[in-house]
Amino acid sequence: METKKIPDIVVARLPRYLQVLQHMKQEKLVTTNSKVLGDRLGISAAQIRKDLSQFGEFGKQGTGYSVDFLINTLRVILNVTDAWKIVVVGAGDLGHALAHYQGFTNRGFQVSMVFDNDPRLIGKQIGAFTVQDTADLIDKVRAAEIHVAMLTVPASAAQKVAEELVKAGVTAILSYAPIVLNLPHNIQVQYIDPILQLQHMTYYLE
Amino acid sequence: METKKIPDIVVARLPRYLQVLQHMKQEKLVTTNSKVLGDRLGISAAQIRKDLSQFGEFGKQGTGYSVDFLINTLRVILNVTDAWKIVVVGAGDLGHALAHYQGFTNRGFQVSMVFDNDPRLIGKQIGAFTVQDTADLIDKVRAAEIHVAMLTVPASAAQKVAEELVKAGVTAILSYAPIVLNLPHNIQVQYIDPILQLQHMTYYLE
DNA sequence: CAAGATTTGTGAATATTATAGCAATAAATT
DNA sequence: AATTTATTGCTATAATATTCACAAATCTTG
Ligand SMILES: NC(=O)c1ccc[n+]([C@@H]2O[C@H](COP(=O)([O-])OP(=O)(O)OC[C@H]3O[C@@H](n4cnc5c(N)ncnc54)[C@H](O)[C@@H]3O)[C@@H](O)[C@H]2O)c1
Ligand SMILES: NC(=O)c1ccc[n+]([C@@H]2O[C@H](COP(=O)([O-])OP(=O)(O)OC[C@H]3O[C@@H](n4cnc5c(N)ncnc54)[C@H](O)[C@@H]3O)[C@@H](O)[C@H]2O)c1
Repeated sequence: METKKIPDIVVARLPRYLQVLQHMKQEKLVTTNSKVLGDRLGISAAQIRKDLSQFGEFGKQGTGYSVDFLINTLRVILNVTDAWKIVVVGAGDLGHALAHYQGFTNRGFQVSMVFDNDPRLIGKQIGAFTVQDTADLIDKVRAAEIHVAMLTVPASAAQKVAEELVKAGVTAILSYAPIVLNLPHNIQVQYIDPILQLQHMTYYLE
Repeated sequence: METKKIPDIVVARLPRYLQVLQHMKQEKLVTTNSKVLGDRLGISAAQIRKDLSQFGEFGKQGTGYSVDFLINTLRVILNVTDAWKIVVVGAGDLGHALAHYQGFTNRGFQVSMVFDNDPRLIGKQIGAFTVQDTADLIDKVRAAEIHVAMLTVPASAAQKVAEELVKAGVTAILSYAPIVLNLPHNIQVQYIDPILQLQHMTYYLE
C-alpha cells in the first residue's frame, strides 16, 4: 500500500520516463537530469522532479540521476521487474502483429497465449504461438495464472470476451476494439483507438 | 478560428463523445442527454455540458441533445466532415493491419497510400493498395496532397521517415514507433505505444 | 393548459495540477 | 579550502480543470 495517494496523471507519465531512460541507457548515458529528461519528453524539469519526489529521493544535488538506478526504481514502482504474461484474444491482423512483436520482453511483458473462435484459425501457428479455441479460454487462462490481456476482437464481440477474461482471472485489459467496455471497478481497462487520436489532431488542421 | 482558446484536454474528449454518439445512432437512438452520455463514458454529466458549451448551444432544456445533430456538430468541430487521406509508412505487420482496416471510412479517414523501403515488399499488394517505394514518398505524397500519416516503421527509422513526411507536406503524424519524435512545432504528433498503457495498468496490480 | 418533471448552459465554488523559486547539497575549479 | 556552478526536493503560488447548483426553458401528463 502506498503511503500517500499518487495522482493517476503522475502514474501515467512514469512509463514515458522509463521509455526515455531505456533509450538513454542504449546510448550509454550513465547519468541524466530533470532538464535533459524534460527536453526529450516535452515536459518541464520541475514536473519530472515533482513526479519522482512522490516516490522517494532518487537524485543527487549537483549531479542529477543515475540512469540505471532510475530505470530500476521505475520498474519497481510500475511493477514490471518481471515479465507479465499476456493473453491475446483475436488472432486477426492486430492479434497477429502483437504475437509477432519482439518489443515486449525488455519492457516487462511477454505474450503467452493467443485465442480465436474462428475454426479456420484455431490450431494455426502465429509466430511462436498456436492459436487456441476461445471455448477453452477461461480454463486455460486461469490455469496459466495470466492477469493481463490484449483484446483484438471486433467491437461486437469485445464486451462478451472481456467478461470471459474477467472470469478467467484477468485484471488488466488493453482493448483495441473501438467501444467502451463495461466491467467491474477493480478491473483495469485501457483503450487504443487510433481514430480518436487522428480526430484530436484534425481539430488543429486547416 | 475559434473565438476563445479551447483547452486541449477538452478537444481530446470530443472524439470520444463522437464515438459513443455514433454507437447510439446505430442503436437507433434519436435523442440523448448529458447524463446518459456521461454514464456510457464514465464522465460526469456536468463535464460533458461544460465541454460542449465551449463551442455553442447544441441541446434543449428538458430534452437533451439530438443524436444526429450532435454528431454533425462534432464532425464539423473536429474537422472530419470529409474523409482525410492517410499515408501509411511501413508495410509490416501493423501497416498491414491498418491497410486492411475497414473502420476508417465512416469516421473521417481513408488510407490512400502505403510505402515501404524493403524491395521484397515494394510492388506487392496489401488489401487495396500496392506498396510503393519510400524513395518516391516525398513527391507522391505531396502530389496527392495528403496531410495525415500513420507511421509504422521500426523505431530506428522513425525520425528520418517523419522528417520526410513533413517535407512532403504532412502536418499530422500518428506514430506507432516507441520513440519521441523531434519535429517542428506546427506539426501535430500523437503516439500509440501499448506498453506505456500496460505499464500504467500494472502499477495498480498486485 | 397548469403543475410537475427534466435537462440545459453557466457562474461560482472546489479541487487538482503545474510552475516558480530557493535552501540544501554535491561536484568542479581555482 | 574557498568559491563557483549545477541540480535536487520541496514549499508556496499560480494556473487549470471539475463539480456544484440553479434559473431558464421545454416537455409530459392529467
Ligand atoms: N486493424 C487495425 O488497424 C485496427 C485499427 C483500429 C481498430 N481496430 C480494432 O481492433 C480490433 C481487431 O482488429 P483486426 O483488424 O485485427 O480485426 P480482424 O477482423 O482481422 O481480427 C479479429 C479476430 O477476432 C476473431 N474473433 C471474432 N469474434 C471472436 C470471439 N468472440 N472470440 C475470439 N475471437 C473472435 C476473428 O475470428 C478474427 O480473427 C477490432 O475491434 C478493430 O475494430 C483495428
Ligand atoms: N507489431 C506490434 O504489435 C507493435 C506493438 C508496439 C509497437 N510497435 C511498433 O510499431 C512499428 C511497426 O511495427 P511492426 O510490427 O509493423 O514492424 P515490422 O517490422 O513488421 O514492419 C516495419 C516495416 O517498416 C519497413 N521499414 C523499415 N525502415 C523503413 C524506412 N526507412 N522506410 C520505409 N519503411 C521502412 C520495414 O521494411 C517493415 O516492412 C515499430 O516501430 C514497432 O516498434 C509494433
